[in-house]
Amino acid sequence: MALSPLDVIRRVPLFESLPETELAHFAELTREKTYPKGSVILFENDRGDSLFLVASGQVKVVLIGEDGREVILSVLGPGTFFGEMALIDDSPRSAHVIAMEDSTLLVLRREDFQQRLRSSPEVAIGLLRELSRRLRRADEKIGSLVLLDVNGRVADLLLRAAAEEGGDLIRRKLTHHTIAQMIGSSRETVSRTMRDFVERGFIMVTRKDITLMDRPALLSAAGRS
Amino acid sequence: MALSPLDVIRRVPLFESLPETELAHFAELTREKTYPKGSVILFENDRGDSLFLVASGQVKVVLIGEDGREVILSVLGPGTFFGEMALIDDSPRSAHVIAMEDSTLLVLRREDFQQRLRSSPEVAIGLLRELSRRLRRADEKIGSLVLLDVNGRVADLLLRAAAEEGGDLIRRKLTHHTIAQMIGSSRETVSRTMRDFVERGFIMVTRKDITLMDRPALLSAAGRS
DNA sequence: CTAGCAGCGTGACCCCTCTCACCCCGGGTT
DNA sequence: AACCCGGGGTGAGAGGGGTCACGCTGCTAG
Repeated sequence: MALSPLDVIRRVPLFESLPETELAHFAELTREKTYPKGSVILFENDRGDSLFLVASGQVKVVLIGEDGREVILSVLGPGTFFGEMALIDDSPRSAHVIAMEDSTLLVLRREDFQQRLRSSPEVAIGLLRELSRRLRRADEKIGSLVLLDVNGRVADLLLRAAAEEGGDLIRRKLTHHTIAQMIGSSRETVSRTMRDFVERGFIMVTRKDITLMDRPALLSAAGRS
Repeated sequence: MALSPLDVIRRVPLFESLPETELAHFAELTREKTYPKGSVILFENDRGDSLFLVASGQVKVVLIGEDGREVILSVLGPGTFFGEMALIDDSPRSAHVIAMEDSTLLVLRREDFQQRLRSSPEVAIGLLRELSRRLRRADEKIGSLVLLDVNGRVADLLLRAAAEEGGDLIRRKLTHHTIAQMIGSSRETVSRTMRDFVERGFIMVTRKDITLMDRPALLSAAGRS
């Protein structure tokens, strides 16, 4: 599993369009860091000046309320990146990032990245594409929080998770607690909802995965019938 | 009030860095359109291929649920733009845009804009900056929806609205109904909350504006004490 | 002037969910 | 074995806030 920095960079869609020599150059500028499960990679309000590429593992981007409750804004796996916003408009970091598993990241310094941004429009456009995608997601999430009840939000989440894996099967480990934090609900309510979905034959749950059995029903629950 | 297209373009922060000749060139490529209050400028799921600049008036970006309920994702005034996402990754439009007042917009065709994007990194970077800002906002909104109760969300909204106008005074017309749609609540609840804020001396409301009287109290209600 | 409409104020009711409190299970650990 | 701990299941109770139903006020338009 131990990929070289260059291999990791090759897998980042953002850099796809760059010639091999550029990639190698990039790999040089990179610093590798590992984070144990549960550790905080960066804090909200920090003045950060690096871009992080996920080489292995998984991290979550979270907001934490006064009372300690957590909202998961997104979960990022290998090949994705974060920390770009603070680079673009150099304001402080807008959320915490926490390792969900032991993870190794590549760290790129602001200047090295910004230079690339200025010199190659491909990278800038790739980044635009990605930010645009993330903004779309965020807007959809706002919509689901306001327009859907917990049932709908769970259905929505399941559909998206399955879509990401390109089928009806979700292998990705999703605990009820995690789901709750992603849709702004509580562990117990998610538990009851999932139970209900199983009873109604919408989904099938085993110890290690979830299978969507009745897409139409889920779609309708998620308000996109 | 009737500005020429060139004047309008000059006021768009996104194009600030461009030389005057470029701006003039841009103005040429632009088509002016007016929309009466309440009219729909673009529909969710449309395949759109234009970028819109707001010359005058005000528009809202909204999501509409199955039952017809509306969520306002953002309100855009003169000098701002929308429709860029569909250009960047050419997926269908992700929300409806509706004129809140009689508005006049400048429409720029995809090709003309994309060309500028590729040729001048300043524009690309400016756009990155703006998308980044919007993403940050969206994330904050998600946080407030999940972590705050209606009281907190109203307080949060008031603080932001005042901040945008750079003081403690909100002149911008904000009906309770509009506020409700912005924070995912109902007209009645917003009404009661505002009443409560007035009684507790947090704000002062007249027919045409709102004044923040007790920032600390509002900040604490909004969970950023 | 009178109608009509957009906004706001308020009470009553009720339901979705959150919270709290336990209990159970399976798989590592010592 | 005896524990511990992460994950999940469930009941009971309470409450925030949505919905319904009116009433009022102040514009803008005939």
